[in-house]
Amino acid sequence: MLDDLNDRQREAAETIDGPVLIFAGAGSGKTRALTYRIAHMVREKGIAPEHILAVTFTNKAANEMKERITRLIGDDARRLWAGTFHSICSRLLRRYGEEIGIAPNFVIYDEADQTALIKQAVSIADIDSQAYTPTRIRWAISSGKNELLDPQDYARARKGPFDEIVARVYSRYQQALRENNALDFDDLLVKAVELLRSRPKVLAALQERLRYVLVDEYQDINYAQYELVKLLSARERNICVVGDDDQSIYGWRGANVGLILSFQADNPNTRVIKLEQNYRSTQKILDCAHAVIRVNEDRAEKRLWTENGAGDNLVVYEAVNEEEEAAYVAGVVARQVRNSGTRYADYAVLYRANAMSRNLESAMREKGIPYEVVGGMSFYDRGEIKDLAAYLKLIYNLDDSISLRRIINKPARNIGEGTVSRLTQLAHSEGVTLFEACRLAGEESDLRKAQKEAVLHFYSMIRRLHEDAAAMSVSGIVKAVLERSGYTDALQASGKADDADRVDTLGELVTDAVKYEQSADEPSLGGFLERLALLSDLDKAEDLGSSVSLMTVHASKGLEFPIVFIVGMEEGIFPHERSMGDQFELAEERRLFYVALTRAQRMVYMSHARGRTIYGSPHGMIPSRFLKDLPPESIDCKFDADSPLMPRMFGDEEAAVRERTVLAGGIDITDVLRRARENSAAAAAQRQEPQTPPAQPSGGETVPEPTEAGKRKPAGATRKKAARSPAKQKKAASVQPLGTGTKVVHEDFGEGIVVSVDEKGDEPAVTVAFVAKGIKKILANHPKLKVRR
DNA sequence: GGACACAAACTTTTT
DNA sequence: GTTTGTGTCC
Repeated sequence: MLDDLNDRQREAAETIDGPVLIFAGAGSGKTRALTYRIAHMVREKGIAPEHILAVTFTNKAANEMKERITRLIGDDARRLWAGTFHSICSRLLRRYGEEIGIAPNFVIYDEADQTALIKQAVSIADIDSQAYTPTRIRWAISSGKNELLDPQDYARARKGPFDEIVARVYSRYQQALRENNALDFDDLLVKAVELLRSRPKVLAALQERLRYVLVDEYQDINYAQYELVKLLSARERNICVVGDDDQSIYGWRGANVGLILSFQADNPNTRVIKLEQNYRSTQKILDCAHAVIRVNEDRAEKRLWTENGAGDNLVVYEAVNEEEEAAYVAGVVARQVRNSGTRYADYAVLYRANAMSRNLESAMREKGIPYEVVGGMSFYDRGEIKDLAAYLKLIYNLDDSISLRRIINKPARNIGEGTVSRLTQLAHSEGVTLFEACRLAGEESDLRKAQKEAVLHFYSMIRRLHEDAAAMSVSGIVKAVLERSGYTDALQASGKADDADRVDTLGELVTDAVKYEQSADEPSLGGFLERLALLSDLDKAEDLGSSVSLMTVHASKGLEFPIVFIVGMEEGIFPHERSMGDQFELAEERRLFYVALTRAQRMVYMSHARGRTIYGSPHGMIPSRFLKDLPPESIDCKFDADSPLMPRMFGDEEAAVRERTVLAGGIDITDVLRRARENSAAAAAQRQEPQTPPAQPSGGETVPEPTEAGKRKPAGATRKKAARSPAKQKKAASVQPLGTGTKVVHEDFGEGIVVSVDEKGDEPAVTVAFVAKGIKKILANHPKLKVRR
C-alpha cells in the first residue's frame, strides 16, 4: 500500500505511535502522506477509524482528506472524525455543553454580531466609542480568548488604559453572550477547553474514543487550540502534527509559530520527519522561494528540491499603474490561452488585499476572460443572506436579541429605532428577553397603537415559525421564513435590479438547504445554521473548472496552479504598510510571499506598479524589498517599452536605475530608460506645449528656480496653510517656487515632477509629469498643488 | 418612522 | 473608492 510513497513519506505514514512532528514543505505530497498514513493505520494496523481524530484548518481540507481516504479504504472512512477545530468544538459543545451551562441550541455569532453586541456593551458602560472603536475592542477580546484569558485574567494582565476599557467591555460582552445563548467563534474553542478541563468524565470519554490525534497545518495553531489538542491526546500520546513553519501566515489571528518549533521540546521522544522533495514546482521557482525565505531567522532549516527540471525564468513586470498592471495580467492570460494550449483554470492571480481584485476583474471582463473571485465578500456575507440567517437563528433560539434587532424591521414594518429602544427598556425592567418584551409591549405599554400592532404582529409571526419549525424540513423552514416575513415580496415590489438579484441569491440559499438535507446524516435547523456560520466561501469553491482564479495570497494556501501571477509587489502593499514597523510581522509578510511563490507549478509572473491609487488618491510606489532577494539569474525583468517612463519620485534616479538593473538580471537598461524618457518628454511637448524644451531629468543637482511670482511672495507660510486647508486657499494666491525638476504633489493626481514652466499667461502655469496619471498642465498656484518636502 | 443626501473615515490577511 | 454615520426633509 505504501509503495506509492517516497522514503520520507513512507516513514511519516508508518510512524503511528508516540509523538510525531512532520515538517512538510510546500508541494511535498503532505496530504498524500497523511491519507496513506490513516489508511495504513486502519488497514494494516487494524485501528478502528472511530479512534482517529484528524483536525484541519478548513472544511475543504477536511473533506478532501476524507475523500482521499475513502478512495483508499472505502466507506470505513466515514467513521473517522475529521473536521476543523471550530466544527469539532461546536459538536462537542452541542453534545456536552450543558455540563458547563451552555444550552444545546446556542447560536454562533459572526463578526458582525460580535461587533453589534460590543457596541451595546460599550454604550451601557458609557465608554467613549470614538476613541475605542468596537472593532478594536473586538480584536482585543479575541486575542485574549486565543490566549485563554477570561475577563478576570484579562483585567489582571492589563497593561494600559485601553486594556482597562477592554477588560470592562469583555466581561459585559460575555454576560451578553450568555443572555443571548450565543457563542462567538473564539468561544467555541475556549468553552471546549473549559469543558475538558473541568469535566474529567467528559475528557476521559473522549480520550477513550480518540486514541490517535492528527493535526494538520500545525504552524497556524493558537494557544487555545494547542491546549485542546494537548488535552485530547494526553492519555495515549499518539499525537502527530504536520506543518511548515515557513508557511505560518496567521500570526495576526493568534497563531503561534513557536508552538510548532517547540513541539519537540514539549514532547519527549518526538520523531521528526522532514518532507523536502517537492512534486509541484520547477527548480527555478523553488530557488526563488528559497532565496526569499532564507532571509528569515528562527526557522527550522530545510530546503526543497525537485526532480521536475529547471523550468523557465520567473518574470518581474514593471507596470505604470494598477490599471496597466491588470491589463498586462489579462493580456498574458489571453495570449497564452490562445497560443499555448493552456486553459483559464490553469491561472491564478494572487494579491495581498481583497480590495485589489477590482482592477483585475475589470481587466478580465474587458478581455472576455472568465474569472472567479475566491473568498472576499462571500456569498454568506451578503446582506440578504445574513438577514435570512438572522431569522433562522432567532427561530432556532428565541433569546438571540442581536438577530432579532437585525430583522425586526426587515422588511420595513414600522418598527423604528425609537420603538426598539423602548422594547429594550421594557426587557430590562421586566427582566425578560427582547423577544418576550415584544409580547409585553403589545399588551400594555406607552407605544402608539400602530407600533403596538406592528410589534405584536412580528412577535406572533416569529412565534408561529418557531413552533411550526419543529415539524418542518430545513428547506421548508427557509421557504416559510421568506414567505411569511414578507421579505421576498418586499424585494420583488421594489422593482430595483439589485433587489431582483437578491431574490436569486435567496433562492440559492434554498437550494443550499435542500442540498444540506440530502447530504447530512441528521439534518436539522441547528446543523444548517452551524454550516452557515462555519462554512466559508473558500470551502464552497470547487468548481473552478474553466475560469481564472482571483484571490488573496492567504486564500491560496494549500492550492496549486500551473501559472501564478502575484500582483502589487510594492512597498506598503506587499509587505503591507501596517506590518513594516515590526520585524515579526515583516517576517510573516515574507512567509506570505513564500506561500504565494510556492503555489506555482510552472511559472510565476510578479508585477509592481510605479503608481497606484490607494483609497481614492494616487501614490508613487517603490518595488517591494522582497523582489531584491530573488536570484537575478532566475528572473526576467520586463516592462512596456511604449509606456511613458516617468523619473522616479522617491530616492535618486541612479538608485532606481541600479535597482532596475539588478531586477533585469544584470543587464544594463540605463539606455532603455533614457530613451524612453526622451520619448515621453517629446510626447509631452507635442501634446501639451509645443514650444517647451524637453524635460530635464530629475537629477539630484537640479535646483528649483523660483518663478517670477514666487519671488514676489515668500511661499513658506502659504504652503503650510495650503497643506491644512487646500480648498480655502483658492483666493489666497499661494504662489509657489516651482521650477523644472521640482517634486510636487497634487491632491487629485498624486506625486509628480515639474517638466516645464510657462510664465506667459496671466498666471504662471507648469507642466507636471504625474507618476500615476501622466502629464498635465496646471496653474502654478493651484491650491491642490504643493511642493514635496 | 423612513428615505435620501452628504460628509467622514478608513481597509490586511479569516475559522 | 467604498462604506458608515449624520442630518434633513417628508
